[in-house]
Amino acid sequence: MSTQLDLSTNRAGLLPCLGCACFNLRKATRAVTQFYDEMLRPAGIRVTQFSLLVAVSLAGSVTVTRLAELSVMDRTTLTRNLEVLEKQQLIDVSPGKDRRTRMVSITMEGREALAMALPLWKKAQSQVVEVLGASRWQTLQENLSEIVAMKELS
Amino acid sequence: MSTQLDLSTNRAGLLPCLGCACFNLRKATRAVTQFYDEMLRPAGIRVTQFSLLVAVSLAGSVTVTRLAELSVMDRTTLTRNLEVLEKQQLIDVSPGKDRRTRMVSITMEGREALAMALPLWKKAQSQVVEVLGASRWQTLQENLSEIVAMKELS
DNA sequence: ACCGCTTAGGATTATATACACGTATCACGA
DNA sequence: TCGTGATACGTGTATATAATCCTAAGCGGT
Repeated sequence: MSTQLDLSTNRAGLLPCLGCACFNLRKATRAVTQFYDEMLRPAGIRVTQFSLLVAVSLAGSVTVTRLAELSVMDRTTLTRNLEVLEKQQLIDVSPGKDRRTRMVSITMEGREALAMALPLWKKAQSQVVEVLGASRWQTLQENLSEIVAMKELS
Repeated sequence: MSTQLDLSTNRAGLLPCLGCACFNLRKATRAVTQFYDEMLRPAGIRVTQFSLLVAVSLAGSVTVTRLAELSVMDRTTLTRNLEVLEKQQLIDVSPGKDRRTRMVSITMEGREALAMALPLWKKAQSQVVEVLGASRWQTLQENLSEIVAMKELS
């Protein structure tokens, strides 16, 4: 006769866990991140840094909090990631008029790194879209957006 | 007249980067991980630890390298993640017959944590599936699998 | 028994992520 | 002007991720 433990954690009980949305998302993200990082290597930046540089470049001169909102990223995470970019002088961080704030903007070196990375990113991106097919890619993008939007509900 | 830099990194040139597969995957993963972690909090473990416990439980007694293969995770990443579980005595790590290897297995405490986490995970999982709808969920799972499989091609 | 090749795994270093907490500054009303 | 609450941000701590390099152990041929 089975104990309560056996009932919930035996093989049959655990198999559905392999379909964990989070586990599979994380798995896919690891794979894709490694792929993009590898493709971007010649530019000397990683895909997280690339995405941040794009965000900063598009936003112009923004506060840390605003940039975090734009990137849908925790503010303190952003702070650490900005440190890396600042160390490489790809961005500039300086006090704003409101002295509580720090304004972030891209430097000339940052623009150069971005210009070097852009064609590499395009290649990586098109390979991913090609493997999935345009239609499935579109669907995936929509589903990912839906998931991010779900955050508001909780 | 525009320089080459302007041609590639102006606003129009950067807008497509917002559709970056990696950026959007990472964004979704952050959101979903926070959601699952929050739901699992009463069990005292995070979703990464939950997934690892499930993998170890299903695999029985496995080597680190084998477990890394099963989890599609870098071996050195796995080592660090196992340290956390071992510190909490949720798993046991001991030398194998082949003394180069270390065998990983779940402890009784690990089973208890898993039993406590399982219903919480189910709740989180069903909420995600509910928001997306069963059909879109199925599609998402397939697309994520396809992406992970893509890793072999590179 | 010894030597070279292979395999298993850890250590170092760097980045990414986020919660909890503390500090500095601002805006506004008494 | 003088609090007082709200806002912007950093720090400490912990986990997650992975590339690079190193060591220990097994294995096979001589």
